[in-house]
Amino acid sequence: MAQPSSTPGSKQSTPARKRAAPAGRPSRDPAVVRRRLTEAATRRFAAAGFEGVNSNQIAREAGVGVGTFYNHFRDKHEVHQAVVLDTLEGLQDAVTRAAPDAAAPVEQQVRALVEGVLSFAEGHADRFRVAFGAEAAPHRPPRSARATGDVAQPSRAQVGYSTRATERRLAQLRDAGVLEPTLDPAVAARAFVAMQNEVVCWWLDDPSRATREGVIETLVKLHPAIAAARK
Amino acid sequence: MAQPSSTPGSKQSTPARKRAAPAGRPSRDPAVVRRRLTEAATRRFAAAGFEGVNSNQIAREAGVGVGTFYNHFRDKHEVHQAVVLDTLEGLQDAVTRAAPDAAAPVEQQVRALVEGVLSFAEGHADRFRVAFGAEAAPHRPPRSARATGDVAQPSRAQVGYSTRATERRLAQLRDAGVLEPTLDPAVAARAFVAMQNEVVCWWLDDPSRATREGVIETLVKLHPAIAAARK
Amino acid sequence: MAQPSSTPGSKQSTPARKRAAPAGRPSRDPAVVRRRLTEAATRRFAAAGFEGVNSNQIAREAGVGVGTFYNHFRDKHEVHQAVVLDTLEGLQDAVTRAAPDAAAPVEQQVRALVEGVLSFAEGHADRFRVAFGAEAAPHRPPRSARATGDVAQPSRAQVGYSTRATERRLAQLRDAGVLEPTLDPAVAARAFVAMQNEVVCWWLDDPSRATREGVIETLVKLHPAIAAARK
Amino acid sequence: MAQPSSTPGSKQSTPARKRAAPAGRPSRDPAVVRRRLTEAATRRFAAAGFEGVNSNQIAREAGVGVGTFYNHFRDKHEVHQAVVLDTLEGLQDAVTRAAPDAAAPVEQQVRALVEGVLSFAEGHADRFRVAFGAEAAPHRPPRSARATGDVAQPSRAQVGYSTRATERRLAQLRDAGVLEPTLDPAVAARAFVAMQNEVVCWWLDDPSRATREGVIETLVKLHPAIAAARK
DNA sequence: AATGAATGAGGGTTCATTCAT
DNA sequence: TATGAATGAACCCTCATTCAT
Repeated sequence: MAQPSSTPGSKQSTPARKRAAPAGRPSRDPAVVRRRLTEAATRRFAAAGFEGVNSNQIAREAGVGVGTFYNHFRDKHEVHQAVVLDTLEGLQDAVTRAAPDAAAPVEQQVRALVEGVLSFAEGHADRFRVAFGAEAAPHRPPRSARATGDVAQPSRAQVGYSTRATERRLAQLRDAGVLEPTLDPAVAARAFVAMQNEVVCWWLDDPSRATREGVIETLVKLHPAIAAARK
Repeated sequence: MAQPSSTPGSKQSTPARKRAAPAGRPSRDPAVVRRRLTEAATRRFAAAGFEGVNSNQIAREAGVGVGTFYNHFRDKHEVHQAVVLDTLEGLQDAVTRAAPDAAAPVEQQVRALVEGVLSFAEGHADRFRVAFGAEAAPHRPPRSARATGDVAQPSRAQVGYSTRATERRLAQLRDAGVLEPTLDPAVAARAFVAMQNEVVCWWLDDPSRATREGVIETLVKLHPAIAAARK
Repeated sequence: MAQPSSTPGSKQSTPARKRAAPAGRPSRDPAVVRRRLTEAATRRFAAAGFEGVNSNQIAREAGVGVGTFYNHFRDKHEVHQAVVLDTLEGLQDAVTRAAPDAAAPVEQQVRALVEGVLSFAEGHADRFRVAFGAEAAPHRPPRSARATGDVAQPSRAQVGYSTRATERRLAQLRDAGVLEPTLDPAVAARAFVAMQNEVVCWWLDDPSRATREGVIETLVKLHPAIAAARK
Repeated sequence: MAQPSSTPGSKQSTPARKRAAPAGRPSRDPAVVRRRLTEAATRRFAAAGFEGVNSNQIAREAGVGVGTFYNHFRDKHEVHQAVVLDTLEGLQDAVTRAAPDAAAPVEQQVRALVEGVLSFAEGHADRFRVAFGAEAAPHRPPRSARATGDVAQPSRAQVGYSTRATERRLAQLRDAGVLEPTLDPAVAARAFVAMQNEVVCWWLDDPSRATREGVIETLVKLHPAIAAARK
């Protein structure tokens, strides 16, 4: 939600019938306020991590009162979840859109994937950091929520999910005899997702660390489907 | 899960002249107390993450008073640092000892490295988790320390350190024409360290997820020196 | 705990070995601090009711920091419980001590009981108010505690308990044919306890409302064992 | 549990000219909205006590917006007052209607009174609980109101009011030489009202605790006019 | 050196009430 | 008049750290 541009005419086009806020701040449109909160949270979480941020800061950064924050999210965990979920979804879309013909050579598919992820990350650096950065650690939900057990799985689990697809694809390739049979798809998938997330976050933090192409080429070369291809 | 006997003549060798107190508990030897604190901290950090633990818990788990904790460490960050540093050191030792002749074929060297890391992790699961697990996130030092800027760099930087050696080795190999020239050593090193840490932590959490050999084989195959070897 | 004198040489006699606090405030003796907190809480609860008081106020009134309050009690409910329980216990003692020979005529026993309760209430007005006043309403325990269900029964239940003895005694008397058979012991017991508590609290609030004797005489006359005695 | 039909021509008779809105919900009639709010508040207060309920809940339960709540009542205390006052009034009516000829024997009058109160309570359990239950505690008016002193007396005072009549009647009887002269009418009145309220609430909470007749018989026997009648 | 009670800033969350629509 | 989003003071409680013993 933080970085605009990429997704074209999204929500900011408050339909004429909604009376664009009178140029001033308080915007009566709940969706707008919620977006402002999510964006503020994204920025703060990206900068300071879940524990390094408090609800007052988020509210202040969003330009609203604390109470308003709690009108939109049950608690701090919920915003975090929202950011992570949004990001996962956005990433999924980006990757899907970037995917070439399924019949294309494997390397081309892998490169498209990596390129897709990187592009998304460039356009949504903060969201990417929140979802996949070092701070995307499992958070202890508040005692109350913990008791009722109704908090969604923490971000790591979500990451695990995106691992699944990779794992399946690798298993197919291995079974098709294209990959080294000693490669464990589950391990390899986990490995790739971890390296990709880490490398991308690291590079975003200081893009002078490597060229964009270097990042892509290297990740492609290390992708199990390429790295462990049978010679 | 604390530090067993693998690292030989380390601290546990309480010099004979300072025999543990009669019944065993109150141990007057500062080094022993410190070790007990470090171990307690390791267990707690591994289980609950930096933010999920408080100094009283650590002290209680170590069987000493809170005050004693602060006699041995300036603050909570310091114990954490100590655990991380110890682990890095131990890991370095383990890897060094496991390394074969420098003239051995690359794959053998890589396998020895991976095997060395995995063995260390198995013997020091909690320490490994603290140093490399998801919770090993950068911690916000307390406001006071932040102001004076005199807290050591957070764990991530330490991880970066262990990346350095890998990076240099890869650069050599690439310059020697053994690796694909498009591979960026810095990126590749980062990628490998990330995948290795993540995979090992993930596997330690539930060893039924893969066989030991599967983990090793797969990491070896994905190591840049193997994966990006020129065909 | 508020009103001294009655219980003779109780806790305030800090044994010489404990080093009487250096005349100053901070008293290192936990029992003393806890007593100060309980007393402060008693005063505040008596004056403003459970919901009308906050932990900071209690701590301030006790002359300690908030943290100290929470070092001694898990939460606000716990102090309240402590006050109520202490009071019930004290009342029980007082009544027991005041009870005449079991062979004495019923009226004498009843009078001794009422007189005992009233004396206790006079000596411990605030505690009595907290335990039996209008504010002694069931309090919603904090969400966390509610989940784990480990909060003791709220004061009302405690009141119910003291009702039990009365009920048993009335049942005996009725079965012995001394009381009107249409009298329901459970109802009567409940009724008597309620009237006694209410009347005493009301009278304590403004002793000019009735003479001490008037209160006692009237309560005795209305006690089921007297009021419903068979003519 | 809200107010059913027992009290005849009261408010529910929305004048024909103001028919409830077509489908039934949004009702434009202020009196209807207010009634819905009062009823909702009654249910919530009865269930959770004054402090256990918040204005949003009342509004939601009434099916209106929070704003509407504040259009009808100055604040939360005002609805509570309204419920209590309504109840007192209704109870007064009920009792008056049930009262037999003033020349009837005292016991018959007392029984009619008790029976009247009990019947009213059965028909308006929630209102009775709100007005007389344990939760009917004095509420701390909001700071602002407290300063200006313009909030009506809390419920207890109201209860005191209904005590007045009893007190006068008892004084008459005593002066007429029918009652023991040592009985203090003020104390006795207070005692009776308290016991009656408590017993009725207790019985309503679980009617299996006693038979309806048992409750009535016992309360009658314990009424000062009977209990303290001169033999 | 060891102890553990004391401390209070800070954080998460609630809720009575307001006010623009 | 009805609405419900917005507000922020207030409250409960935690925990890193200190310090008297």
